[in-house]
Amino acid sequence: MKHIQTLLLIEAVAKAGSIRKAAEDMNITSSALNRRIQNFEEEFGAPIFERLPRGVRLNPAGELLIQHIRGQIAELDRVRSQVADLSGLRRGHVSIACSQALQPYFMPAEIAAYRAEHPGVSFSVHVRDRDAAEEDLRAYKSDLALVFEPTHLGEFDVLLTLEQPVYAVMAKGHPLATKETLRLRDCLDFPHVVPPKRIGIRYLLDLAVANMSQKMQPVAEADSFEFMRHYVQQEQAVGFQFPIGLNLKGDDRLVFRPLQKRDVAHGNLTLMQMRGRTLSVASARFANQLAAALNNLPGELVRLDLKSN
Amino acid sequence: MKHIQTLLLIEAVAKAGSIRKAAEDMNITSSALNRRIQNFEEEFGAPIFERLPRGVRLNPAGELLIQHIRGQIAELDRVRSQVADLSGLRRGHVSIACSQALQPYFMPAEIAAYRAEHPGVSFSVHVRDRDAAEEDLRAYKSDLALVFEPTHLGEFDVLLTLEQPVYAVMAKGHPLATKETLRLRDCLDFPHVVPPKRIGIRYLLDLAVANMSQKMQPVAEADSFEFMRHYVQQEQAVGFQFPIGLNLKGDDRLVFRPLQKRDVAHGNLTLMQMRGRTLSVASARFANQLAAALNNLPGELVRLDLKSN
DNA sequence: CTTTGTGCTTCGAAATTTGCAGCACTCATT
DNA sequence: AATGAGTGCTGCAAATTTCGAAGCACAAAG
Repeated sequence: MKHIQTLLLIEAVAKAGSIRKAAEDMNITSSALNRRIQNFEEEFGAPIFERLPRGVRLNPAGELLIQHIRGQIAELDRVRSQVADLSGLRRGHVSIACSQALQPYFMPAEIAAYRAEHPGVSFSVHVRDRDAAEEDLRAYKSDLALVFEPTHLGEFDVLLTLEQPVYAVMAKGHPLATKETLRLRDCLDFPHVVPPKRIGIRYLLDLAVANMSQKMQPVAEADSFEFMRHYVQQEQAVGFQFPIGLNLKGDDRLVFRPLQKRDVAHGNLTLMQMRGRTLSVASARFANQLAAALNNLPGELVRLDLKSN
Repeated sequence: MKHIQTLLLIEAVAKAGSIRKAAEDMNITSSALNRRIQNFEEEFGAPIFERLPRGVRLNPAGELLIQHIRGQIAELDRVRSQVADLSGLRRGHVSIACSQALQPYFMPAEIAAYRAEHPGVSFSVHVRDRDAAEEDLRAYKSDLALVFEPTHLGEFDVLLTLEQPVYAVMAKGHPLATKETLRLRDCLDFPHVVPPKRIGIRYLLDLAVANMSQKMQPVAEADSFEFMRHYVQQEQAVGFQFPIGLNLKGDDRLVFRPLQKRDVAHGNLTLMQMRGRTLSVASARFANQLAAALNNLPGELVRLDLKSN
């Protein structure tokens, strides 16, 4: 789009931190870019960047503006999506940020199901921890976010919340595998591997341990659940994961046992969008499908909390 | 603003209904305008106008787009207002649509009070009946609307609602002036003058009369309250108005008596804005001032119903 | 003190936009 | 049927805007 070019350039400069770098990124000369910015500031009525010896940086007015720009670009996409939809094309693109646990089973199945009905719709999936996912929403980089234990709930529109208990993950034949449900202290008696602090499940574990005399002493801290899955088969270790990220019945090497709620609080899986934003047709429908799918998960594992839209 | 010029042109064409007319309005040639539109449709990916033998008209996609355009323009104004505000200038513009009753006393006083503190802020006041006021909000022609008995409440954000009884207006020495409060049937026994159906107060009167054996037989129907004020001094006629549009104590030619609520329902004076829209700094503050002022009107005449933001 | 990197300016060239005139068409009027 | 006024659209040359290459002044780093 032509009439938005200047806005895109401004965003590029803001990201690059320097007019010359941004000019290179956008394949134009620095002089042209420089003047476009100056002209824009003239028309806008106020400077957008503060000039530093080492480059430029957005000033407060610019921060306001860049937020507006991102919103407008996303909004234009939405309008085009609506137009495509009413011309019967059912095209579109959905960008979603989600927790790691959704990656192996849930998201692939949902996306495939959606694309079976709407082959013209494409997807971007970004695995993000809970803070990064919210940042993506704010910057209009993702349309939706589906994460455990979001940190700033109030700043977003919540489409659905769902509780999931924390499960212990261990190799078949592990001594703890004999019990139906486990206490956290039993797990901590064995070598355990946990994710880093920015991950939702670690947050819940930290909260739980804070009230115990026993302390957490992980033998490994890894942000990859794949690592954890394989590590617990090496020594008699215990890992942790939400059931939505596990193949509860079908795994022939691992066993999974829920931790009691009085020990470790359940995780809140939350589907969110930018506050007040109207999503594209494709995104809105996919969000509805996600909500329905989460709502129909096997009963004992989940409990529905809130639903809107 | 340069990067929005094409959008403004599109809006002009939509309003004019013809490219040539719009070109004249915008002081360019029709060929230039024609090609800008064609280029835009090319970039946008779909036609915006349907070509008729007599001109052009927005197609459904265009309707969607024009709504986006108006929103974008209003949004940009808001950002500029915010920027002006944080640079300490306290500039801005407030556009408000309101019922006739607000015109003589309330709005002038409120605007003057606001401008006393913020001389950099200018105002547009549009007197509109309740439907036209809502249309203004939808088309982003007004930031705020303050009207009696809005028709499609659900489509807007309601900032405040206030009840006002209907008053009978008559000349000093009128036979009915002896009573403190009046019944509607007493008024209808005299010649009466009422506003046309699109005005809120007429709507309330029609509702009231529907349940009575007595019928309304206006000697005059006029959309000007000024006319009504003067006419009731000519013969022993009765008019109707809300107290906010009357100088209750200070009028030396007219007297005003409230109608009982069981006869005529109270009018709902409602302050609204476009749903989900973030107003400019000036508009938001003025809205707050209006809400406070309405809240502090003399007690017996009004009753507060709802307040938010 | 040199080097590197920055924003900004100048000026001729390139690209885009504009205006004029005219075409093909439809509709209302004669 | 003829006419005229209205429409959207299109070549083409002129006007306007934008761009790119080079260079300047300045500040921080080496």
